Amino acid sequence: MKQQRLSDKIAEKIEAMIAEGSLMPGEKLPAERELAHRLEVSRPSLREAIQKMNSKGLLTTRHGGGTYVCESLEPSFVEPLIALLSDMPESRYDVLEIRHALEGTAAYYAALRSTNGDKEKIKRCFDKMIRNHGSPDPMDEARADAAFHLSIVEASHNVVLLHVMRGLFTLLQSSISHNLDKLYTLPRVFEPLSNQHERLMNATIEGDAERARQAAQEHLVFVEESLQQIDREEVRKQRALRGLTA
Amino acid sequence: MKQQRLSDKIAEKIEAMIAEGSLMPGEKLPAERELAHRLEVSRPSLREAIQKMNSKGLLTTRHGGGTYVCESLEPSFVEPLIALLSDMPESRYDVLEIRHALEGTAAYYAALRSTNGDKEKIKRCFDKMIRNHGSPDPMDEARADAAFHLSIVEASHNVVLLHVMRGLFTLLQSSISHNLDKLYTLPRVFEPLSNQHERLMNATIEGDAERARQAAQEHLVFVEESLQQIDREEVRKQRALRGLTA
DNA sequence: AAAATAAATTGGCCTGACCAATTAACCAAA
DNA sequence: TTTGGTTAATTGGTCAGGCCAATTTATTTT
Repeated sequence: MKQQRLSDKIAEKIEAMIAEGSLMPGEKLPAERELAHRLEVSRPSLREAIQKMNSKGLLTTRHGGGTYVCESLEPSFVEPLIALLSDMPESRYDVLEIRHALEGTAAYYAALRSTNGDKEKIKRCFDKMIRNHGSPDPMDEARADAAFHLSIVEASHNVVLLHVMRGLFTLLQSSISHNLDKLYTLPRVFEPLSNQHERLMNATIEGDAERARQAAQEHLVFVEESLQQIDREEVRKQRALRGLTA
Repeated sequence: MKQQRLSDKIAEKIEAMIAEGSLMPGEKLPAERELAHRLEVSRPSLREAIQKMNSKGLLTTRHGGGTYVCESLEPSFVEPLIALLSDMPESRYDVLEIRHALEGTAAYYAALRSTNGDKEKIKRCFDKMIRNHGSPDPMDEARADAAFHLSIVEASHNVVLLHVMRGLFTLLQSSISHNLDKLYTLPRVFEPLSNQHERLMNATIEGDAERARQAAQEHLVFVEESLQQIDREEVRKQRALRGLTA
């Protein structure tokens, strides 16, 4: 299996130089024209290679300034599609629409099918979520939240559903950037959130399928509305700031 | 902070087309020269963009053959499941549970958000499904069925949902073996199925969200019951055969 | 009908040019 | 000398057009 493309071979060569240390992080690469001449390739091919490494996060380029080896090179590998979707902020609401549809059913079947072991796990996840509240890293809280919901999905004993939901939570967490954190920090949001979680858990554990579905759906409606409200406030802030400089 | 590079803007544009579904996985992109002309950019810039997405794993390019959207983008939500599903056929019912939850909402939002273009596509898919009935290869019918349902999901303009559902359908089709085909061949099943499809389509096109959701859910209930019945009959046949030989 | 061949399509690569942002050099004013 | 601004050189960004090589499609031959 060869990569016959020249731009790939060039990229490999440069990567090798970085790896072996002849190109230190932060160091400036030779100018495109010179480097192309030195590697005995054309500038377009060199550029293709540079752009590739650029998108991989290995190089940064400033127009007129030069190309540099990235200081921090830690490739966080995610699936291409996930990466793609997490770029579009509105996909968070798409995910919520899906969760609204799925978690209701998940809770419903969890109430009907969960074993004692399932129920204990749900409780453990709930407690951990409570404990993690106020953690310095909001990601901790998001993770605990996801784990709680997934424990219910797991209790529904639908393996396909479990995998789908896992994928959705990965998607959510990879697009955390867009003030999903505020959901956990604002007290006026956290309080009802916590109550909803508890109602969901209780209905599930008690085996009341309809109430469980109801609780899950109400929870997600609340999350969506809160998120929209937070977003609106954010926009208003931004506009106010722009107003000062304009 | 914007990425001013043209190749990045091009890449974003193509990525958006993939995400929103106007570029299906496996589909072929226009030739570089033509695409460059259509996007009003030079070929080198287009190439830089393509190479970038190439390295991200979104596109694959064959010298002289063309550039294609990566096939492997579909299953990313269900990737680990394909092997699993063929082992335990009963997880087909798991998929149906999920579809029951999801397609109702999909139809609901499709009724609310679909454009005229969407509606025409839905009609085309419906007609094709009718035409394909009785085709020698039952797979054709399954594919047309999937395409119809996906056209509605697409019209819901929820990109995440679209990709999830695509994954589920690939999952289903990869396990066709287990008399999913009978669903299309038995006349007593096909007739109501076809009527349900038509009702679903009409409600969606007319923008009646609640009726659309209802139609989708009734459809899936029927599919699930039919499948269970077919399975039961199958078991009885097997038992009868064993009875003869035992 | 099948296989070999020719033609059109399509990606891969190159040269050379011009524009735009950045940087460095330089010179004039304080 | 220092400061500030102007100019020139450097460097990335984009384009145009051309040629080659692999692939696909159409055509011809067997």
